[in-house]
Amino acid sequence: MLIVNDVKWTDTLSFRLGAVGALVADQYAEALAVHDLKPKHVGLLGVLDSGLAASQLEIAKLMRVAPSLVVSLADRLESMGAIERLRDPADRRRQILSLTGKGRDLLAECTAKALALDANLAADLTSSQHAELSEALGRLAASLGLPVRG
Amino acid sequence: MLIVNDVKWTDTLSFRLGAVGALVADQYAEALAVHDLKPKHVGLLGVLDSGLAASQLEIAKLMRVAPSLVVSLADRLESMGAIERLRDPADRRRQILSLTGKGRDLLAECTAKALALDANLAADLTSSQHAELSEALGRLAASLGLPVRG
DNA sequence: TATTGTTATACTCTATAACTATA
DNA sequence: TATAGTTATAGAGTATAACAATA
Repeated sequence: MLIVNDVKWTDTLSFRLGAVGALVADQYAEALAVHDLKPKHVGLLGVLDSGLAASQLEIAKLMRVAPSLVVSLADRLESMGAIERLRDPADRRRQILSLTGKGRDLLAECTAKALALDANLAADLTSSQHAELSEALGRLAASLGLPVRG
Repeated sequence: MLIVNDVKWTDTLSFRLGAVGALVADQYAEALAVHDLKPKHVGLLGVLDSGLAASQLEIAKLMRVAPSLVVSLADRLESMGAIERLRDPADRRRQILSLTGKGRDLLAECTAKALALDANLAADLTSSQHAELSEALGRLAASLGLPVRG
């Protein structure tokens, strides 16, 4: 067994975060399939809910995706009635996106699905471990520039 | 601010694991670019090092990827001299893969790169938080069927 | 001329399906 | 006939580049 500084490849945080993150993302994508949505659609709903960005370009920067991807994500959500596009009267180039009531409901359902997945994951952890994990991930997320609540 | 059961979308473990995992995976992929390798190449080296699988089909199952992907990963690693393919004398359909000395060195370097990334991440955590995070992720990884030590 | 959004195109990753060799 | 590996093909997801409208 190869060991570097007494640490195996699978013992690194990097491997575990990457691998566990990918599996959880897959499971979440599967849970969203019933709504015919991808995790990034939920991400966009979340951004609008947070109020951190409203124009498509701002959203693209916050989500770290190409502006063209925001177009297709928003197209889908708009066709579902989850969001509305409004031309900014002060600058008619900008599309201001906002959640509709239906969009808020949808985000609530998608959050509930995430919480259900969380519960499955938490089954393998003590409640204090769960709390520590959430706290540590929150710090990492914040330091990586992801939007997280205080 | 929309809150479900007093929890926001970005507060879920699912979101944080998925998002942080993706960012860490991207950073790791970038760190590997100097070797012209992808994280899955390192995964294959790790599988061989672990001894949990040797034939390509066994490796594909353990890594949860298509057998055809193992072919291309192994082609690359073989061309670099990191692994060797040996026909199983008992069943000449099977290719038994094994790490070469160069492959072991490469895995060591890739593990060192992961540890360097870990150190960056750990800068945002107390050492006990780091340990708790690693422990919790290890449990989740094990319960998701990923190979982890201890 | 610079910027926002959109459309058209291309690229990366990976899976599925067809095929070869061996059992 | 069934299985291990390989090759060929196709699809999903996303970025880049070209374009249109507005500033």
